[in-house]
Amino acid sequence: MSKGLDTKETILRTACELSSKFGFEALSIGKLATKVGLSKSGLFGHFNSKEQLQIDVLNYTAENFTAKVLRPAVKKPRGLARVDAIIANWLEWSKYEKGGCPLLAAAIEFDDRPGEIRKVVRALYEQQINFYKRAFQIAVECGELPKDTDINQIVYEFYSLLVGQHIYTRLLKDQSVEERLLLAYEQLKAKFSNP
Amino acid sequence: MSKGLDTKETILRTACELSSKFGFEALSIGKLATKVGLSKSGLFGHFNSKEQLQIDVLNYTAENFTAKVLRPAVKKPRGLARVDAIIANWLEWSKYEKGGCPLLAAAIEFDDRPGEIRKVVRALYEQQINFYKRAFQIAVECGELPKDTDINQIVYEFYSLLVGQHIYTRLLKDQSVEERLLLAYEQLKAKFSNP
DNA sequence: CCCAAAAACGAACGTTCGTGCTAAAATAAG
DNA sequence: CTTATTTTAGCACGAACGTTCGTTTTTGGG
Repeated sequence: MSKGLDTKETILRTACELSSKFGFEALSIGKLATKVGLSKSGLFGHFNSKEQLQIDVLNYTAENFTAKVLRPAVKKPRGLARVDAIIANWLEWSKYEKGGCPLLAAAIEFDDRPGEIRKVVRALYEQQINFYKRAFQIAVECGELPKDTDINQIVYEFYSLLVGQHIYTRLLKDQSVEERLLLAYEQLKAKFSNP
Repeated sequence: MSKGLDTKETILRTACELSSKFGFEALSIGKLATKVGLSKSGLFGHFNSKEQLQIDVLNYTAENFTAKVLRPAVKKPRGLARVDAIIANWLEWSKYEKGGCPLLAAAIEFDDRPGEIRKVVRALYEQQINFYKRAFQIAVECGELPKDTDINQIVYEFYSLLVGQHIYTRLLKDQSVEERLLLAYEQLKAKFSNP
């Protein structure tokens, strides 16, 4: 019973590395099996379908993201300090991740293809956005943001800065955008504090 | 001579539709040939390699984007009016495009894979960013933005808003983000006008 | 230690992939 | 109308794909 879960863990970890590096779509059972050191059929037995493997990889990715970026922020005191922590964790995560974010890749690849995968990606994304919404809502409740703050607006702008930084860094190899994100985030807070 | 270019045009147009809908990676010669009404080898003869087809598709996509979003903006008077036009054209383009942006998909999929495709994607992206930089620079020269405006900063924030809106709309089917983009853009201009 | 259950294997399945040929058809030029 | 040149089709290839199968190895509880 335990051996199976261990190898499944190894498979998913490796799958995340591979799909980070070569894209979510490029993940194939054969390549993955070789990398893990299993036979194709041996690996296949853990999922019984390619789609299930993909879904598991997405959930594993999201769990990893939550554990490294979102959850640690909750340990900070209520208010904007938590959002600050999200930014800091995001930059740390974005830095030491080898490849791009598989969740973002899947989001863009599957955004128009109906199916189970799209539903999973969408749910995970809404979960992430909702986390940001709650974080800003708490800041409002703490009195660090005005009571009439447009949460949807600030979260849209907040998330845009994050994903923008991600693309800039990944594709254009522009490292200075980290400071630009921090500057823009400070000004974002200021803008919503004094509307 | 002319027949060949005509069918090549048809092939590329169809390829853009397909890769918009099913992802840039999912574009295969077989599927494309069936859709166009050619044989695999007949279509293949136009490109002589999959990579060349992909490159041609990317350039065709970028050309289409430039023609619909960027170039029309140049017809507007110099200054922020042009940036306003870019936003308007972007929203129009983003609305009536069936699928997501193949260039963005390719950017995220290939951001860590060396090769010719990555170089093309990167070049096209830098071209796009540079267009935005020039547009804002002109606004500075017109006196509509302060002389010491940090062009890189404003372009980063500007582009982030665009790509954020794209993802919100595509994946979360959140149409209201169009107004959020417009609001954020107005405030972006105000912020950089009165620093 | 034994034995049932779990896990991994190796081989093969039918498809599809990208890529070569050669031959036929369609087109353009003289 | 003929001829030279594109353009397309047909066929085949080796490889990789996801999947199924039956068999073998490994594992963990009694």
